[in-house]
Amino acid sequence: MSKNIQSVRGMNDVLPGESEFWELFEETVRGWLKSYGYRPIRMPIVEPTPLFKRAIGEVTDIVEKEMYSFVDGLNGEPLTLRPEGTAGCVRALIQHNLAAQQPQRLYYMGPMFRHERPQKGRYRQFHQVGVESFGFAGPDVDAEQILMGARLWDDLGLDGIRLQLNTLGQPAERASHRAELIAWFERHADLLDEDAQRRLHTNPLRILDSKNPAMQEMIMAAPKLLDHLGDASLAHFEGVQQILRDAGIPYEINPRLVRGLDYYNLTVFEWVTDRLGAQGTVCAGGRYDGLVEQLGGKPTPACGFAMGVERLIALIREAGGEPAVPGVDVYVVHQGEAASRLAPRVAERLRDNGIDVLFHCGGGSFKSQMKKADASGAAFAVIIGDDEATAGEVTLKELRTGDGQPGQQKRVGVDDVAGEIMNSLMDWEEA
RNA sequence: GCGGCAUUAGCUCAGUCGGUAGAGCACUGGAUUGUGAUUCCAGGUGUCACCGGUUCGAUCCCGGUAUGUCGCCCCA
Repeated sequence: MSKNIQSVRGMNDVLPGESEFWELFEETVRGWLKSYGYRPIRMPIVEPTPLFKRAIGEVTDIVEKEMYSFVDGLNGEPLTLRPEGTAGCVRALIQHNLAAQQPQRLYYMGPMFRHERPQKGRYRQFHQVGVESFGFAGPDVDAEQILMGARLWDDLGLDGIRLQLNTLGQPAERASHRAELIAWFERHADLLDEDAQRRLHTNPLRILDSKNPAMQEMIMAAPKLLDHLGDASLAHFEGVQQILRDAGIPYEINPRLVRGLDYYNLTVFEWVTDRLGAQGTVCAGGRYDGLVEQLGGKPTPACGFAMGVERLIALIREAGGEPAVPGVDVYVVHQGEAASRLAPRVAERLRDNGIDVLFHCGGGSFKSQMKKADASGAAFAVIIGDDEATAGEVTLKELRTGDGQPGQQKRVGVDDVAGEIMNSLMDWEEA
């Protein structure tokens, strides 16, 4: 076992049985995005390393210790497996000047890579659906994207996903709050635990998240960002909330809701569940008005969010959601030389008529072939022996009688099988 | 990256107070001539994750490694 090559830690195969859940999820998601007018965009999985350093922030955990970065040995170029999708999407937007004429609503789905310690709901190759809008400055698009989430959970048959909302204000407002916050923590340095000490100058907002009881009182009294927000920021936040209230979407304002990526401003939101243990965030996003310009484009307001596919699929499976059983309509059983020459033609003829056919390969007795026909989930077996072959006929047998009795069977001319089967399948759908 | 727990047949698991192992499901074949899902019969050497140590002897004790899992950190 140890001699065999295994998949890289934290990078998983999705096998039949689970992959159907992925396909169901993807179909649902595509229909949902289409209903909001978002259009697909596909970016490379590998991007120049500086893109992520500039977009995400040099001192974030992602950039400092989680990126799969390497130098292309063939030309010396520093490259990185994308740890998130927004940076690449913005890069593409700028490169192709997509927002020059019209605002854009875009989405993508695919693998992302972060070198973290794997856990349930956290993998080194994980998958996200990313949704981004460019060119809309008002709170309406923020609210639209939040409403989208609510609808998707419903489409997926999920409940118990709660919305948390916050505003980060504008960079200047945040900076003044941050300065005051650091000063506050420094005044109470004697209370700070080791974790907080470490984060004091890297990510002081995270200290507000500390669960250390000894620090709670001091944290509660710490300076509030809300007190640093100007009228415009407050109005934007209120605008988002107004639409949510009108839509009847419950939410909780969480002043400690912060982003791990530096590019966010104003609205931030997170959809969370408590059914996934430590990895409870299933979808998160917000506004990032400064990023396009920061990456060299024209100033362009932007707002987006990303969903964790593995986490959502785990929830779907836990909720008992089942994809449609992937079965074929017909299993073709055949034995004998003449029959085995006729059988492929019959199978192709059926497929010409839109019928899904599993063709038996590998020979074996009729008995063993019938077992496989049954296990395939097919509604019918088309049985071809040399008797049928010489008569230009096949035996059509029902497999799903539902009452444990052997299915009816009859001989049908080769030209009539497709018609017979289509009629029966239609009858079943009506019933 | 840190700490706890786990790792036995394809799957879900039992077991050996240290003497190299079992069940259910699944799978394959059979119960007379060309037919499934029920029933009956038959079929498993699986380096008991890997490497090393202690021991006459280790799957079972000890150490390390790998992988998973829970929590922390972080985040989708």
